[in-house]
Amino acid sequence: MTEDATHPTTAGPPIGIGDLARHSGCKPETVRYYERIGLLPDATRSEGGQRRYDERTVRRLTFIRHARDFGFSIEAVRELLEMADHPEMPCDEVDAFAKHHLAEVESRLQRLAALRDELKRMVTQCAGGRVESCRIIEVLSDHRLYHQRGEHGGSNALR
Amino acid sequence: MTEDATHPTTAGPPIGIGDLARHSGCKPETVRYYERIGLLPDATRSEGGQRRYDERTVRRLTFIRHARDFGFSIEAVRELLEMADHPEMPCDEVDAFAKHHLAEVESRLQRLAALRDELKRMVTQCAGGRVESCRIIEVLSDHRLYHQRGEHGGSNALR
DNA sequence: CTAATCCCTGTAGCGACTAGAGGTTCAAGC
DNA sequence: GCTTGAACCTCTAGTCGCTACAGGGATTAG
Repeated sequence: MTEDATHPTTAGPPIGIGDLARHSGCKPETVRYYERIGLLPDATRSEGGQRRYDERTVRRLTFIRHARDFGFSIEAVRELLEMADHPEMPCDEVDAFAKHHLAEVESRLQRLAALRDELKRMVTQCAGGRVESCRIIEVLSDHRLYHQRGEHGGSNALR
Repeated sequence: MTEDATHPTTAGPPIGIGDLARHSGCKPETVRYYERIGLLPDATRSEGGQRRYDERTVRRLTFIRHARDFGFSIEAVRELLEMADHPEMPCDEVDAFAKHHLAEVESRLQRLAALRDELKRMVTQCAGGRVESCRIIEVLSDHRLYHQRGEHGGSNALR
C-alpha cells in the first residue's frame, strides 16, 4: 500500500538523496550525516558519483527518524538497528532494551500529561486573566511534580 | 514543606553554587552557563568573588530545569520566565504561548503513548521469542504511526 | 545544447551544555 | 592563626546531533 504497485515491494527504480529525504522526512544533509556516522550503509553511487537508494533505505531511515523523534539517542537507535538487522537472534536484547527504556518513557509521559492538562486549562480558562493566576509557572517550579501533584502549596515569585 | 522552618520562606542564609545546583538538580557549570546567557540574573558575590544564592534562585532554577525537561527550548523558557517575572501583566501572552505549544505537546504525548504500549507489550510478552516477532521495529518503521495504527502490513528488512 | 536543478565534498556554525586547565577562596580542624 | 582540602573562579575547547554554506560537478527537461 505504501509501495509502488509495479514492483513486488523489494526493488524499484533507485532514487536520489533528495527523494529519500522527502520520503522519510529528513534532510539530505542529515542522510549524509547518518551515512558518515554509520547508521546508514555507504550508499551505492551513480556513474557520476551521486548516491542512489532503494525502498529498503526509505524504511530504514523512516525508522531512524521515528526513533529519534521518540527521544532515543543515536546510540540507542544504533542498538535497535543492530537488532533489526539480525531478526534471527533471540529477543533478550530487545527485551532488555525495552525494560531499560520503559520506566523513563512512562515518567516522561506522566509529566508531559501534567503539562498538557495545564496548557489546556490555560487555553480554555485564561482569557482576560492575569499571569499570577496561571498555574503553569507553579506547576513547573514544583519539586513534587516528579512524584505526584498534591494540593498546591503557595510560592509564586521566581526571582 | 520544602522550606526551612526557621525562616518564613523568603530569606535564608545564602548558599553557594554547589548547593544551588544540588537543590535544583543541575550542575554548577550549567548554572554559570544560564547566568552567562541571561536566564539567571548575575549572582551576588562573596568578598572573595564566589557566587551566593538565595531560595528564590533555587525556585527559578528548578523551574528552568523542569521546563527544559519538558522539551521547551531555552528561548521558550526565557519567555516563560519573562511572564513569571511580571505577574501583573495580562494573561494574553501566556495564553498565546499555551496555544502554540499545546498541539505539539499533544502529538508528542500520543506518539510517546504508542511507544510505551509497545515497550510494555515487549516486556510482558517477548521472553524467549525472536526479534522478528517484536513489533517495536515495525512500529517505528511505519509511516502511518503519525496518523493511526492500522493492521500491520508486512515489511521486515530495514536495509 | 543549455539552463535549471540537483548533488558532491569539506568546513564551519549552532544549541545546550560539559569537561578540563590552572589558579583562588573558603571553612573546618588543629 | 595556620593549614589543608574541597569548593569555587575564569577561560577555552570539546561534545552531540545536526544544519548551513562555499565552490564545484552531475542530471534532466525543454
